[in-house]
Amino acid sequence: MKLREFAKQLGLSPTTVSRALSGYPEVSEVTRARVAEEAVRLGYRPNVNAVRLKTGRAGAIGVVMGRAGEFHFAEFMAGMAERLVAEDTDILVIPMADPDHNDEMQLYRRLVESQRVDAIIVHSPRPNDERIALLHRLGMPFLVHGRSDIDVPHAWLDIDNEGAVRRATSHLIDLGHTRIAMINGRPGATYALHRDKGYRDALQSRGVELDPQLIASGNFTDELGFRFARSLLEQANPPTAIVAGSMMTALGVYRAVRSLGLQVGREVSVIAHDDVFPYLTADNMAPSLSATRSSMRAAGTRCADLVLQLVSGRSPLEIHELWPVELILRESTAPVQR
Amino acid sequence: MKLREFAKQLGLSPTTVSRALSGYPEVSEVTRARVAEEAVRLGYRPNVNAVRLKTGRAGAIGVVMGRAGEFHFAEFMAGMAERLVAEDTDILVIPMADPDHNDEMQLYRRLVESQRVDAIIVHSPRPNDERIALLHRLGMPFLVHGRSDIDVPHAWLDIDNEGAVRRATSHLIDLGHTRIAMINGRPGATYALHRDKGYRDALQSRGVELDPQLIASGNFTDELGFRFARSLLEQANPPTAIVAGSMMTALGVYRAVRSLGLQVGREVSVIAHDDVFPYLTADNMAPSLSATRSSMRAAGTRCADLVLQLVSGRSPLEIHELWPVELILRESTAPVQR
DNA sequence: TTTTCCAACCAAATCGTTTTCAAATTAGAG
DNA sequence: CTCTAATTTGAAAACGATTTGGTTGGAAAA
Repeated sequence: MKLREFAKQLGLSPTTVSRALSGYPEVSEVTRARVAEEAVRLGYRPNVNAVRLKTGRAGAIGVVMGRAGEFHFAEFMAGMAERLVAEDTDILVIPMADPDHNDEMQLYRRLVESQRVDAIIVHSPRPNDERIALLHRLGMPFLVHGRSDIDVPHAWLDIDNEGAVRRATSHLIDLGHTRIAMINGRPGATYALHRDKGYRDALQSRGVELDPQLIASGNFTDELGFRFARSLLEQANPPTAIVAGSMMTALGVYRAVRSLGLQVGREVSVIAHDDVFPYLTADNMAPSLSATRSSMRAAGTRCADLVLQLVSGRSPLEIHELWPVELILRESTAPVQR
Repeated sequence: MKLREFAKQLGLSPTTVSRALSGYPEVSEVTRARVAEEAVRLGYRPNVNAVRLKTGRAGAIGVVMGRAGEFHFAEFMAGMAERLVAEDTDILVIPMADPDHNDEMQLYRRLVESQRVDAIIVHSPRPNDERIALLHRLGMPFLVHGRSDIDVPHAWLDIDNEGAVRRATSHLIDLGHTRIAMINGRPGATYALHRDKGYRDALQSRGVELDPQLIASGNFTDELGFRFARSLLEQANPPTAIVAGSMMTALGVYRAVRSLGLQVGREVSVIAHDDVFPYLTADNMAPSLSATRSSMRAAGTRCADLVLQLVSGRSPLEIHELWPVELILRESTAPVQR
């Protein structure tokens, strides 16, 4: 059913019908009600592509998906979807064609040129992130999930990684730990730097000496959790506590601890960061895992919200959200044994 | 840069330029080459929305995302993306607004009407799946990831769940196990039925008696793995082997076994299904997990491929792929102890 | 009564392509 | 050299909406 026919059925002009449906003021309330009602009854829905062509809006938000197939991703998207389903806005998933760096810039450039999205969400930014500079230069609205120091105005939403790790580390120090290891995410991303800072600050402010040997970083996989934890624990002067970057890392850490005949929550305390997954919860690990927690899904929902505001004209400069992270203590943390 | 300007710059008509770029035959090779080259140089790219309006093609494949935020999802999508990035085809993620059933039909109906996608991928079908009937009725091309018995022609790609579980179960019987438990996925989906059938067939053909008490089903979460395994193992006559539905379930099972002071690969053998995740591998579990394996990512890539064929006119009747599943034996399976 | 204003509606132009149909050019045949 | 056929090219009409710049009729103001 096209606008033309539909309008004819109602004995109105396309103009009026269009206006009635898009909520313009110059149409009487009684007509508007009739149009709305009949639209449902006769099943008229404007053709998306025509609307998009005419208005220049793409009706979609772009999300670039890294090659690694991060498990956070589905949760974040589910959150976004929750919000966007109400608007008539789609989520466009753009795969990173190649890990090659130059190629990534190319990808963003083409995405912008193709006019398939109204805005883009940038994940895991670096302190000086070219993508941000590029998108700003190209005039494409975008929201950064994470933070960047780059000298370009941009909207962002981030969780307080620094504070989270500082609290986690401090708490371990409170429990008497002084040999505290830290398994961080891929170096380069801002969040990894923030976590590192939180860790170092906590140690320093409490007068605990930093041992660079106790710091490791890499992908958030169970394998790396295992490898790092194991090699750390096999050192001459092993850590008595470990701060881990993710749930998967924590799984690996647990395994490493057990494999050495030790127990989590006794010889080794563990705190990890929990993005809140429906299929793997900190509470259910054995022993239950103390964690810094922040819902990835909620972040997705809020990002969607903010990006919509951005699209409808709100200034990026006004959009900065730093979410606090809660620290939830469970069985995996205990006073240091002597 | 619009087609109009671009054509003018070249001293050609829009018609010719359009034809040159879309590979129509009625344009000389020399002009085509020139057009292609200049398009790159001057940075001309056809406006997607105009193309879509005119051609009626949406240039996107729809994927409906369940509420549960399944962790398979990201891998499947990553696989799809890998293939789709080459075509100019997008992935549209449509969230399930409500778990309400009637609502799901409505969602598909609206998606079709909105003409935002050229095809849809349907996940986890049931034996008699209304969605399939609906999409067929509406004339929307679609590919089923999984299988359905419904009496409507449809394209599908599935893995051999039945065979996988049969082999897993048979192997456990070979090892002398007779009390073999089975943790299945959500009841209702065809794959769950197939797995159930594989399980029963294996038992029956080897003359092992079936104990309904040893069968459980539910979501693929670590929590359910734990609960089920724990309650099974606490029974009077506990199983000596467990077939688990997913990696997350397996994690829960491992935990349950340990929590009872038993060992996986000794008192209890475990086989699970592994969709191959970059962040959690069967090989790295402790003890390493014997698994039936099939790459979710590869399935995504192939589904994208097939759906493209579907869109370009290939008959759904020709598109049926059943992927074999490999059984990989590791430390979690061992001869029964007596 | 005449004028002004406003609310409610409409005709037609427009968005940027693709594609139909027709025209122009070139090549080949006689 | 002409005539026909084959090859290239173009002009203009879609695609289905939005939106600009009206028109209309009636109420309020003069």
